Amino acid sequence: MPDAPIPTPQIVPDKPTIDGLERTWLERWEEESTYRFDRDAPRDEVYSIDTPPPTVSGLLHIGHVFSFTHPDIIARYQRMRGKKVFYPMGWDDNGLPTERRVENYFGVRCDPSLPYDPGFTPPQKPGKDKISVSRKSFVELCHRLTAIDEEIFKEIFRFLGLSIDWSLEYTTISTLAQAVSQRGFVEMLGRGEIYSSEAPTLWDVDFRTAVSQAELEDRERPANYHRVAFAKADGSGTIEIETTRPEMLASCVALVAHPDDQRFQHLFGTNVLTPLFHVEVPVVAHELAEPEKGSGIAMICTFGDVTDVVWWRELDLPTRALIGRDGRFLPADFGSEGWPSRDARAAHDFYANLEGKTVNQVRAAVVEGLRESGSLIGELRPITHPVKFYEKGERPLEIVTSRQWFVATLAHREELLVRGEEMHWHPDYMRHRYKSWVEGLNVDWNISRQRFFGVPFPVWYPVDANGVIDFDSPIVAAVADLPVDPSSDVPAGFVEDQRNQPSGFVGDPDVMDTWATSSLTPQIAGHWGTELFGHVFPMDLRPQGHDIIRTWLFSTVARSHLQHDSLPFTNVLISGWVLDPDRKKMSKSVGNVVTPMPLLEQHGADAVRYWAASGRPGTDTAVDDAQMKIGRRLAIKVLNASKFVLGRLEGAPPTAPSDVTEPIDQDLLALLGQLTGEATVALDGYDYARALERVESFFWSFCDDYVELVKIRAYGENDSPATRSARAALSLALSVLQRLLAPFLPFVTDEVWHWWHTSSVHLAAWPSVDELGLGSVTTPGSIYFPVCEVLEAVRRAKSTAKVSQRAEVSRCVVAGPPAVLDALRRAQRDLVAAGAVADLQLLDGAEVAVEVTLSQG
RNA sequence: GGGCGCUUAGCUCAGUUGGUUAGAGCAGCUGACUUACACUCAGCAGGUCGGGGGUUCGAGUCCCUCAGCGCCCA
Repeated sequence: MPDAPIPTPQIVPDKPTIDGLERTWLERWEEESTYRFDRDAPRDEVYSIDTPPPTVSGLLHIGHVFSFTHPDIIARYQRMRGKKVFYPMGWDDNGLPTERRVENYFGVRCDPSLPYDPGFTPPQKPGKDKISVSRKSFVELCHRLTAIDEEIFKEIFRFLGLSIDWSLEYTTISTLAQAVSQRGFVEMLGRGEIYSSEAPTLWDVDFRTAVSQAELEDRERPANYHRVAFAKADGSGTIEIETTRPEMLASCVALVAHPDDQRFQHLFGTNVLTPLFHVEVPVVAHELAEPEKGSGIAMICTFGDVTDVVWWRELDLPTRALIGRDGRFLPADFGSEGWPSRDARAAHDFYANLEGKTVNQVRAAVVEGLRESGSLIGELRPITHPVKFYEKGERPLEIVTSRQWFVATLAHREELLVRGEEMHWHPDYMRHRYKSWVEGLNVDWNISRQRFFGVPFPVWYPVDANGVIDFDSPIVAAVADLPVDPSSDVPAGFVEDQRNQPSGFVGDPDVMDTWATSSLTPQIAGHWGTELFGHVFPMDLRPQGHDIIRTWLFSTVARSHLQHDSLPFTNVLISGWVLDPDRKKMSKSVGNVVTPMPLLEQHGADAVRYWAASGRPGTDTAVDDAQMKIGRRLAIKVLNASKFVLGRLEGAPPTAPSDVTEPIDQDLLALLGQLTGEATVALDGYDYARALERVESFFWSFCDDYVELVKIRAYGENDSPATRSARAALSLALSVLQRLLAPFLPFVTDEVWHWWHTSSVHLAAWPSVDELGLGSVTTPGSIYFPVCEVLEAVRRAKSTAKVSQRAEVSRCVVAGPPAVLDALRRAQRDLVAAGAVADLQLLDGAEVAVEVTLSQG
């Protein structure tokens, strides 16, 4: 066991303060490259983190500070354990949120049909009407704004003290990210894991883009049941159905009821006529029809909702889709091929009023028409029902048929469930979220977005001599050429003049879903294709919120499974939500979003980190000023206790672990060894909150009890063995406690650490039991706890008598079993000194009892 | 409809495989200028562990059931 000299203090300031520590240490860490990753380290010495790239939206909220603190604690811990920590930062700048922000910020709208104007500058202030700009100008504005936002975000994350290696910064729209995303696409396409298809797709008419299953959310919305009579085709009467979407009537292709529903048995296989349009449609049976819903029989339209799509596919029904990409009704020619009608003229005349109108306008017109024709039965019946929305959208989704790229996730569902089982989840129960999501997948992952600021598909399509695009024979870019932009780059074997020409080519106009890019963060951050990748992949840790388990986590697991036949990371650390101080969910629209900078400035970064660290993995946590104040108090205590312990040691002879000879000093160190073990186990299990709680509680006892007990012995003028023992124990204990607290309070701990060390506490070794020089220590606490118990009794007596804690105790009689008395005897000198006890008497007794007599006057 | 989590002091939360009298912090109250710290220190008070039932020598902890809150999936 090493008995190296314990470092002695260099300079301990007279009046230390925690204010302003952030600036000092951020600069030092930057200068000294404290958190620089060692690229030469072999994989087993590396701890790698797949940091969530925040969506850059101009507004960083307290939730970011909260959830980013958690992996930082782990990163700092692992670094002290000797790991080379790969801790990058990325910015998710591509995608819809950025586009929307750019539209509002500059008052522009992208119109890809416009030519590029190199001289375009946006107005100082956004005008009332949005200015249409070319795709290239729009993308330039996106880059311009995200660059600004990224600096703001970076400033806050740095101030928070995240131990990120900023030289590893990346963005999801960078050339590298585009090359990686496109390579992933090309290779998946080559393996048949990606396909394109013309299919009914959930569509947001405001954003003019397709959205995927992962981006859906159900919202309860009021609606009305309209009871509509369909005439039987044989003229034998009518059938009444109920629908909430009468505007879809022209797209009706069948009526449907449950196969077991006795009310409709006789109708299955017969035909009916749609009102107003006089289209003959069959009555069919399907399990998904709900007998209790409405009248029990519904109309199937192409496409009113996702169930319509299932019916249409499974029952092989015709397509009469009428809603366009802008949400308005498309032209339809009743009487022509695919648009049969028994009275084409009437249908045509009625539909002429609907063409080009919005859903709501059409609904009103159809209802009016139904009422006039007598097909609307009774009054409207108001209901509330769940409607599918794009999570960022404001209008219900429509279903539009269009060509999209899909990742074949459904075919790999079982393997992906196994991957979920292989991962270590913190907390463990969060694995259910992933499992139920994967089990509930019902469509493949649509990765096409009809947007602009994203990674383009590295694909062109040939155009035949008649000008028809051949989508089934895509021309795929070579991996060596990536990244490419098919809207400006030309495929091999063609020239630019052939773009959009017969016998030429067209570029794929779409961009990838933002998750199609960010599902590759391990590959982007780890520079897939270079040597670095082998040193960091698969990552050790993925920290993230539970809200994006079905998106980011799922898609990353899927990509890694398909591309590398591997998990992308071994541990998942899930952060909870941050709630507002009233424990309500924060949202922009409610206006209760808390911004972090004022809190960081008011309480200090360590204090805010303390609050974040007290939120256990997966647990929702309210913004809590009080908790931050406690953190601030703790940081100040670290400063003051360090000043006290170290300040008096300036100039004193150095000590070593072997100097700790007094039993109570040895016992304190034994307890500290136990604490170190607990903190280590907790942090290995990602339970940072537990580690903090234990260390904090021990630290306060150290200050209030141990330091009080030994201060007279430690700071006496002599250099006796007892004094040396106390000094050595105080130093060792302080050293261990500073390091145990370092991952949580990086600023104050590095400040106090430098009072007696030359390099950063964050590069110091995590404490170990070995360094404490414990010989054959008995049961930890066997001396310390009884001594504290008697000291507490003495304090209680003084407090009850309302006298100063310095007041003298003339006599203190302790009864107790021999082991306790022996423990007290071995620490008698400290106990008597700390309690100002004139006469301590120890008597045999079955139970511990303390009797305190205070001196008079 | 299926699943997950939560319910412990006025408030925020610990409580590890069942094991003395259920803990902490904050707030409250009573005190102490105690030469590291008043952003301090000492002490006090405060709980039928959501309700009911069961297993056990023993249940905050395990099982069943009910209720409320939050979330996920359909």
